[in-house]
Amino acid sequence: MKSFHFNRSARIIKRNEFVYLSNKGQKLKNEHFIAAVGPGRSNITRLGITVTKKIGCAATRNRIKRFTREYFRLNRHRIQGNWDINIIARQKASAISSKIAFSSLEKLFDDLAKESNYKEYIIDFY
RNA sequence: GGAGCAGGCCAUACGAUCGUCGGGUCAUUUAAGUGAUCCGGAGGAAAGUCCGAACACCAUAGAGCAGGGUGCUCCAUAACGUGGAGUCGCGGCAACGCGAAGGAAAGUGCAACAGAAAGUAUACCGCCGGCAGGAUUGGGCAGGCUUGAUGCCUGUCUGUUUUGCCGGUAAGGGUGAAACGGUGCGGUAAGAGCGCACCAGUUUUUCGGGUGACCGGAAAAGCUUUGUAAACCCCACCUGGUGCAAGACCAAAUAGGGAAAUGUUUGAGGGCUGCUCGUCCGAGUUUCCGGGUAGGUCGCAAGAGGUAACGGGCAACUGUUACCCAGAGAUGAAUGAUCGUAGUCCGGUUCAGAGUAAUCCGGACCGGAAACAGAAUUCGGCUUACGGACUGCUCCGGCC
RNA sequence: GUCCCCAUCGUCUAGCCCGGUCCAGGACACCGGCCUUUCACGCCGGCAACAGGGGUUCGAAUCCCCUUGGGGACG
Repeated sequence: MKSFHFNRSARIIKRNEFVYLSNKGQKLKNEHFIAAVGPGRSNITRLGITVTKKIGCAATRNRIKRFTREYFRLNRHRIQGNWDINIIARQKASAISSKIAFSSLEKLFDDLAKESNYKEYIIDFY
């Protein structure tokens, strides 16, 4: 039985951590999103979402955040190990629908899963 | 059927699964936390931050000036720049809508270009009079010359015309957004509210209605006054400042540093408002160099609430009684996703009906979707964005 | 969140307070011509803007209101 819980402890909260990820994390791009990934500081994989004001009004930004959070909640188990992931929305995601968002995030998570598994292997190896 | 006006109303509903934030209870745990369960979890605009208040701090929130705001009247309200009812003006055929709507007869400023002249008088053209000069193949008179006569010359009077000067006028004048009441008659040298009649307006007095803005009427004064105050300003009224990042408490960390200037009752400096006064605190304060922390708790969710009846009021609103609710409280920031059913809207296809037709209405099927938009101390408004259905009303067209 | 400020040619700006002289001036850039063997410099000419809407006024870049966009301060 997989767990689909997602509460506050699985989120990136502090500003330092966001800055660290945007400076030093590895970045994966997509049409709608950017994922900045770095090794996790806590013992679980955590998610942070960045949606700037340029993307739209408050309702639009909240919608994007909810889509992203929902997808992460349901697909977290695909990523091995402890990582900090920051999903940054790009400007094309402003008028996105839920289905397109989910398919777009799926592609991104496919890449993420490959990368994470590979890195996990290397870390184990050493 | 079309076009339009006004008003309040709704903001998909229900079920299942997986989640999320707050609170209560239980379990576990030293505690933080974790898990289970129950309850609650966005809007009409939550938005813009344009007003008003509550609340907190600044002295208890002080005085004067400055500054800012409002601006027809009465009422409502905790308050308002808001609302209601009216007045006046403007727009619309109408339903109805809009109006920063006090004062230009307190003062100052401005009115480009054009035009004679732009606000108080002036006089460029024009019209008229007087004086002086010129012209005159208009007319009269006198004198002279000459002749047969007509005639010619000079002077003078009058007329016409013209030039200059002085004066009178404001009827008329390419302009301009705007030109000093309008029309007619009289009057005059020419003209003019110069006089008169009617009309329009203003001021003063007065009568009636209205709480009032104002409305209706009468009389008098020839009084005719340009526009602009969303230009300065005057008048009336309101207004202390800062905003929950207000503010209160707890904890952590480093340092109780160095240099310069100034000051200690003859008072530095600071707070209260921009200035002055007044008042309070008062032994440190300011600048530079160097270093450190930026976490948590409270504020923070229970009434200027809603509905109904009765009473007051045209209404906004308000008094009493009864009932209904206890109704979000996050802080990298919760209220979501998927599926199903029903319903609404939009688009397409098809069938039937009305009609010459455009088109309209109804049924079925398929596809799509909800428009604007997300609490951040809390309320009352305003403004802006936007989907839908309903009710009432107005105008136009057609048929009976 | 609370409170402020700004918007003018492609870019940087003047004009705004106190309305008309402004179909908005200047510099750089761009285009064309002259000069030069050619390029540059220089000279001449041209193109090009008042964020959007409404109001006040005879008249608005300027005054007032609303909206849009951008920027800043505050623990």
